[in-house]
Amino acid sequence: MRIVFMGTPEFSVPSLRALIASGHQVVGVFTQPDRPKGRGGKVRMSPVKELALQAGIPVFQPLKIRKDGLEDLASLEPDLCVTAAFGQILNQAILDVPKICTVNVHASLLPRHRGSAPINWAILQDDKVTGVTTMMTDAGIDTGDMLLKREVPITDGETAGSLTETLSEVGADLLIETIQKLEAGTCERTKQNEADMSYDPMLKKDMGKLDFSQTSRALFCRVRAMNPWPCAYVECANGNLKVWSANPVSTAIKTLPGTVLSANAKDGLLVATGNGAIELLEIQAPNAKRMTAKAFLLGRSIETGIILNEATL
RNA sequence: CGCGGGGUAGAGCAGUUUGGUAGCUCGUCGGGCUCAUAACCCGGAGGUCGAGGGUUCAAGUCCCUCCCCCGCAA
Repeated sequence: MRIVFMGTPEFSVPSLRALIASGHQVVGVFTQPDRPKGRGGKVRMSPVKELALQAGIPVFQPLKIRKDGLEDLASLEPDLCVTAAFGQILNQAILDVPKICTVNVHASLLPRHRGSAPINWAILQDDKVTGVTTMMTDAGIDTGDMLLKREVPITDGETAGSLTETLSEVGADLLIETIQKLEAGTCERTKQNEADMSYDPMLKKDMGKLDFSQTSRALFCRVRAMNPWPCAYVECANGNLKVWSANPVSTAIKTLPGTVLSANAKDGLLVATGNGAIELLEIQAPNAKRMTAKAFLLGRSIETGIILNEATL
């Protein structure tokens, strides 16, 4: 089959790689335009583009595929289009191009967690299980009929980053299986139950902000859900203290949430929460390197008893 | 040329303003104390101060160049 792939971040890469390996003809790749990224404003290409170039596949980077991508897409005469975290919304004109259909790989068990950050939201909401769904892309956002689904458990050790890696591989597998079934005509379509759906907004930086009046568990989930981006943080007097990893602790001590219960190299950094405490394991002070809280406390000190948000680091 | 912080012992930091003996906490090694210990006491090892060049009687510290790491903004 002639397949056009649309994707952008790291999550999309295994799917594209699997398509290439599957023997299908990947005739073109659409990805987001190169944008200034990182320090110094250097322009960087998306991970998908890197792989596409490496594989010698023509790359298209329309600002808006709906407006200026239609011609290019049509000229590729695809039998099938595949989207995986492309980052742009398709309209009916685009969807009408491929002979068969457009398949989307989505990193949640639809209809739960529609939107662009399903993995983060699954962890944030403390779901015990998530997964990947392949679906018929339609003009809505993740609203099309579902094709195949595969579950993946969420353990306490999982972060958005690690889960993204896992799900991207699962997604690649599921995509190939989906295409095989589509070709064989044995792929059933299931409508999404709108009553069970949830649409989760895009991640914003301030979603990483930790509010210690929440439960230890909720804070723990947020830390994992925001890792590696945007990263959970504590607003302090002179900037944000990023929190890369933490561990909920149950304690009988009742104090004001945010109170520093201990802050030394031996016991680590323990902060009171709404229902107990949380140990901040790996932290990063403003302008500083990421390190364990214990290492941080060897060279710098935080007074116990104060509210962490009022501390100067 | 987007703005800014930083590189000093295995780890985390101070010292740079005002050039003059390399310092702190932890770890590590040896010894002691102890029923015992990650606790306590005593002692030791461990540094081309990111790299190169320059100024100087003397540079971690001042000047120039380069490399690397990080925060913010995108």
